[in-house]
Amino acid sequence: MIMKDITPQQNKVLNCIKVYIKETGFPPTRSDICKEMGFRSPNSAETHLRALEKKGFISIASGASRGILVIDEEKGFYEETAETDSYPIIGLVAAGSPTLASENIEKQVPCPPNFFGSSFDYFLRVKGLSMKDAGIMEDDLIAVQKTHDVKNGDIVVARIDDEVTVKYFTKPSSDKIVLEPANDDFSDIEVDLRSEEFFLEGKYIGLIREN
Amino acid sequence: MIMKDITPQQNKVLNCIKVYIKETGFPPTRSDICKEMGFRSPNSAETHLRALEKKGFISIASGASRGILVIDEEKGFYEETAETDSYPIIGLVAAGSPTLASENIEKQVPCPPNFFGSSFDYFLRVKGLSMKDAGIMEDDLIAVQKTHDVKNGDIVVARIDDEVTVKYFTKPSSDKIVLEPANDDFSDIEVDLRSEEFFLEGKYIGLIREN
DNA sequence: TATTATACTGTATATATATTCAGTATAATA
DNA sequence: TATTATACTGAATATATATACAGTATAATA
Repeated sequence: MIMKDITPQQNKVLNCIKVYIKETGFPPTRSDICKEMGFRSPNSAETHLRALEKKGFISIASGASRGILVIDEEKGFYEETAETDSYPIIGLVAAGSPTLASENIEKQVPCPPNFFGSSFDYFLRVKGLSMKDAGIMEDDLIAVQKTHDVKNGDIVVARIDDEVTVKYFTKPSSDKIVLEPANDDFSDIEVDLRSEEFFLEGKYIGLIREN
Repeated sequence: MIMKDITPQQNKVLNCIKVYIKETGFPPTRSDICKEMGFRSPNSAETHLRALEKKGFISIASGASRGILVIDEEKGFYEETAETDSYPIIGLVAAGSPTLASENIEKQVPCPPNFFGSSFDYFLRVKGLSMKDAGIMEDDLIAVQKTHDVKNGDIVVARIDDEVTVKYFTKPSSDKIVLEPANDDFSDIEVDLRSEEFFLEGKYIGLIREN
């Protein structure tokens, strides 16, 4: 769905409508919007509503009072239709693959599928501080997407032989991969694809920290 | 909550209201209910509404058109069973309080209420790198719980005069508060409560990073 | 340069809507 | 038996509300 750019002021009005609905259970009148926004003329609200309608953010039922319907593409506000999926948390053990086998699953957590913009497949609990300077701390949960489509500079989950790590990815040549930590106390890992087994488990999509 | 027994006809009206809201996004008028139920007089709808209000199934906003709020605590009809709530993202502006006023709300995101173990009230988008060594990076979303119950060492959201910051909290004496950054490039902020205005916006509960 | 989008104030009005009043009728309580 | 709750029709009305019309002003675009 392509939506034209919303202006900051129109966004304020849209949020004001959403807040009003959440608080009262029904949409605001033009006059209500004026009160919330500080407008003096109902036409100020009216023109904003028409602009929001034109851009596809709301629809307006003609003639009906409070006939504002917020078109909520993915991120619902009052509409709690946001489906949560359940994602496994996998412990990043020092040795061994982060497989989805049940014995490795710490627990399942509910999370909206599009929580991080991109889709993802599981959470990995981080051990160690090798990515400290990238803001990835011990026990953080990183959302991992199982993919081989990675670019230089991406943070990836990789497995060398039986060791699993989270590092910056660079591939300087066809038979060499460099995994860089984000911490001066750690050294780069250089993988020679001719002699070592390298497996790309996935790509870092997002992060969650529970305090 | 003790609800008096609803009659079959009142239940029909209640369901008709719920269906109307689900289909249109806003509550029906008395006249709309008449159309749906086949009544010929708006007073038929009115008396049913008053009965439903008396029994605690709905509340009616006086004077407002379509001012019907369905009181549905447990399993609503149109309300999904989803355990996701919607939380506002508030921009951490350099100056000004992170209030929940609609104009400061960047957008709303669905998130399970117990996502971080403790409950929280909103997300704050972090500006700057003053908490870098605590793994809090620019543009991270920190989940904030509005509370004044903080301990030394907690990460808090504080406001001094009109400046909002995220820092480690320590209170060495009754009239002094020290806010420590987690970054050597920044200095401690010492607040003299006798001369400066200090406001504790809340407590850091968790973190989300969208990549 | 003319045009369009944005962002408002201010006034006016047809009508959408809540709400009251006056009835009718049945069934269930006290 | 009198009273109350339920379940309606029908008419009347004050007002809540959408919406059009007439302006002003600024910035972006063609």
